[in-house]
Amino acid sequence: MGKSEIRTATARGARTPKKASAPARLARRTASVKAEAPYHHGALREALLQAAERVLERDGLAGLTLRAVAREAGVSHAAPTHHFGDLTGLLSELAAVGFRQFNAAMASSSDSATTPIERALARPKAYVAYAQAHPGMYGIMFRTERLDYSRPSLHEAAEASFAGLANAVGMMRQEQISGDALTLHQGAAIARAWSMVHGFTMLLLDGRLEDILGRLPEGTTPERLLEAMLMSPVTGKPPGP
Amino acid sequence: MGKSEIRTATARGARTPKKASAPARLARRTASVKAEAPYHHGALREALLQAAERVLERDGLAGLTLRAVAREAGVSHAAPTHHFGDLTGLLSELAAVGFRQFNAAMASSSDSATTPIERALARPKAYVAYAQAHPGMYGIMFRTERLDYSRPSLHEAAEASFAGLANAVGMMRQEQISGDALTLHQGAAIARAWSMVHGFTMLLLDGRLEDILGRLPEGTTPERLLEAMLMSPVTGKPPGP
DNA sequence: TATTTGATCTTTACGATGTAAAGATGAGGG
DNA sequence: CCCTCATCTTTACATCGTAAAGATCAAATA
Repeated sequence: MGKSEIRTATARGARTPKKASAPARLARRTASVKAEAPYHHGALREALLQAAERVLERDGLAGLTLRAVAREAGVSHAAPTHHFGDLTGLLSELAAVGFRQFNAAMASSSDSATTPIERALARPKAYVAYAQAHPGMYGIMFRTERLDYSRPSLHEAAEASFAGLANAVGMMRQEQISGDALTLHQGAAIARAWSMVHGFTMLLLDGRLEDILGRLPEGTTPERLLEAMLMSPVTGKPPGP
Repeated sequence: MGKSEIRTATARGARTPKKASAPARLARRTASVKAEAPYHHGALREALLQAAERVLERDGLAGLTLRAVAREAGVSHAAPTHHFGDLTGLLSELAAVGFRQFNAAMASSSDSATTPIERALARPKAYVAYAQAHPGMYGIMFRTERLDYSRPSLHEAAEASFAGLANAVGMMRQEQISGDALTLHQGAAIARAWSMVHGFTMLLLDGRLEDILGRLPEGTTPERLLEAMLMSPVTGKPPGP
């Protein structure tokens, strides 16, 4: 949109202690979020994260820049620095938000499941559903290279996600999975579940399953394909004669 | 490495028709690739692709910029434009190269396989091995968002990759897979194979399997985990008592 | 209460990138 | 022999991330 950020506009001529800048900022802010905006903003950190989420949904991963987020929040382009350090910091915190949303969606997924099969399919379906509903967020969480997992918030949220997965797999296998040691079979089961759902999601979001979906019986949805993928055996001919 | 591209260096003072630029370029070129470099270069397109591959392996995905590639090839930063249009073009052609390497690796993988099990594991292992040996390339092929699949070279190479996979799955299921129609079971089998290996590879490259690998019996390699993942059944308790 | 302090936000500046447009170059066809 | 046009270089510009210095104000301090 070539807004060009008004460089060297007020700094011309006499070096007056600039008075009219605060009202301008206030007007800008009022137009975007709420009404209360007492100069120091009070809650810029949260506002920036929400702005980032909005930018991400509107303009995708490529449009999610530090400056765009600052613009969306109505603050100067350097304001995020103080709260997140750099772009990696912002992306990491945003990814943490995503993981928490994700974990919540997973946790509440198996609530209405009755049969064991439904329960087994609930989580994977919720996984793919979240990614389809929030492809940008999923991209931040799993596609970006600029994530700093040493940040506690991100580390914890991602860890919780893994723990939930491992736990679900353990439940399905009807055995306790101890925290610090795994048998090869247990590890393989977890890796398989995660790889399968994550790979499926990635390929689906990238449109790489279109080729398959187009050749399937008329009107087969990705969800149906996912179900079939999760339920049939790994090798050999299909169950029928 | 702030090289800063020597802007406004020769363009100062008198506007002489610049003579000394060709020798300089030749010297630069000689230092990097071969010796023959007759101004119009002759084969810039290929040279740029090879330069891109070098940059990718040296500096990773983040370092792979149009200007860096031009620098590596010893030409001006705008030279790639004429051959690839824009960054998307270069990335797409490079991804096509990657897919061809990848397909070749897959094709020659099952040569030394004897038993059916070995044959079934050969391709997935080759898949992961290629990604581990060329993580940058794999990133270009599967992580980047800026790919233009309408480019014939990329479309063909990616298509061939998919066809090889579908074919292998069909062979394993001991049935012919017709080109234009698939049963749900067939589609599920293909999607499962691809999702599993692709997901595993992604998680492995992103270091997200460290958590699992660390809890496994001392010295378990990713390869071993992959094998176990591919061979054991999907649900239920492990084979043993 | 008056002053200082420190966190927060803005300005300014710089190098790097992608891309467009105009200028130089030289190989090959007329 | 000249001229055309694909190829490559220069120049220019908007945008981005980041650093550094200045402005502002709430709250602690004297």
